[in-house]
Amino acid sequence: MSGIGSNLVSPPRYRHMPPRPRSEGKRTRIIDAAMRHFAEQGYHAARVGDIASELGIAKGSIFQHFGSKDGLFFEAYKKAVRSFPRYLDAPADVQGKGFFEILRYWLACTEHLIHEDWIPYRVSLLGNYGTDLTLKREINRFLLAEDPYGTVAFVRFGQERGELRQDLDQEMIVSILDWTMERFQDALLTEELDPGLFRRHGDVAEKKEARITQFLDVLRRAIGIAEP
Amino acid sequence: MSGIGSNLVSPPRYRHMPPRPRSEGKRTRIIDAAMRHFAEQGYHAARVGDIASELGIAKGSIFQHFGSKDGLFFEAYKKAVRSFPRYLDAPADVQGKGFFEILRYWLACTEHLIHEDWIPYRVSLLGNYGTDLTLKREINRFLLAEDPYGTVAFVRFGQERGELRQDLDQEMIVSILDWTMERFQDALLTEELDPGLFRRHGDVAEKKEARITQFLDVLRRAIGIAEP
DNA sequence: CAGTCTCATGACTTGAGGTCAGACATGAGT
DNA sequence: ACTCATGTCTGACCTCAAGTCATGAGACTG
Repeated sequence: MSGIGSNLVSPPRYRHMPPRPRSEGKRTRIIDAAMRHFAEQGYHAARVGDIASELGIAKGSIFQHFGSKDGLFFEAYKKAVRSFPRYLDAPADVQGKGFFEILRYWLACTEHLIHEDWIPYRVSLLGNYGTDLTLKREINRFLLAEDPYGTVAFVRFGQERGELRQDLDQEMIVSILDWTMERFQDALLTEELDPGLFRRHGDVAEKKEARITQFLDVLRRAIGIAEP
Repeated sequence: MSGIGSNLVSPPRYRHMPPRPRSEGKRTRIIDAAMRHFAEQGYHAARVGDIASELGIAKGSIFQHFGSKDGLFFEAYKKAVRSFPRYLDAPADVQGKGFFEILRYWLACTEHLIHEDWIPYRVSLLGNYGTDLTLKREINRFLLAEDPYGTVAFVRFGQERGELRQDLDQEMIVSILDWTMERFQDALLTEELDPGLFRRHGDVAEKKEARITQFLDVLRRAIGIAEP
């Protein structure tokens, strides 16, 4: 973990910091391979050496680019998270149906996306629960700074449509949404990728839609305007 | 991490498995020291060797007792979690005030307890977010099996008092309560122990009570019967 | 073509987790 | 007391992955 204040974020770029010469492609290839390895093996079991040899490059090269295993994971994590859609990327017709229908849409979608390409989901799961508090702090800073799912804008959207309570500050709603969605989604997907990881499994398969509805109902009561 | 199916749970007890001779005291001392080290340094940074030398014993001895660093942490985690109160341990007068007041009571208490003895809180935090998915799976199995906070009984209590919705199955309520309480509590306490670990900090100090109230309000709407 | 920069390399160091053969302790049976 | 068996402790040892760095190959500049 290379101690406190390690150069986790910034690879040890050389003095002049010329934005990015031509090694961009290599970085990308490393990150992609790393995502696969982390996703398949977990953080600890993944070996930097394996990633290097799979790519036919030297291990030292990876450290030159990313500074540490943590640094490499962090990049992989960022890439994974950035590959996810933002709330307001939902199709226009769904958006017309409002805040909670957008949520339903994405929850349903997630399920499909998982099967098509589960790697980024797994990597984000690792970032959320399976690395180290030092790294998690970094990750939270990133999430806070980038808001990669566009939660803030989405909540504003809901408020403007009058679907959300006015008596809660936006900060609080954003927090609640982040927490519960993350957790619910993690529960949904670990059910498939990783049975037994989360508590309270419930009965798999087709009850999933019912659970989504139930979850949304609870969420609506919590932060939404009471239904007519 | 010693691979899949490592003897994480069961220390390599010898053939006859005589329940526990006299080494019980030693196990306890090791676990206590381990809790301190994990709490202070985090999972990775904590060194088994340090724990051993602090106790003036051989490192090998620890491995004999707990099989692996994971195994040791798992025991520390269990001890930490078991040291927390159960929901229904609240004083009688508080219990008389009902489900949500019990929650408020514990949330307020947590704050004080943290200052008195923050070590177990930190250890449970590590178990929740800062180790490894393999271990987390073990931890979740444990939480599910032991229900150390007595959430199930507590929810039943709330249902019997008619404070909780009837149209949600108990399983769902328990999940929601577990999730949100864990998360909210983690947010409260990391604010003190570990600023910057969680997103959305809010303004520290004295607004805490207001936040608790707000949180309970949201929770009541989500899973409680609508107020008169 | 010399000079300078970036980038790649792989042998090397470090250090923590984990192992194990043997020393040591304990208690029961004779 | 002596022995044997069982259980416990030890510390030297092993393994293996993260991380380092001197060196050198390319590539661009003037």
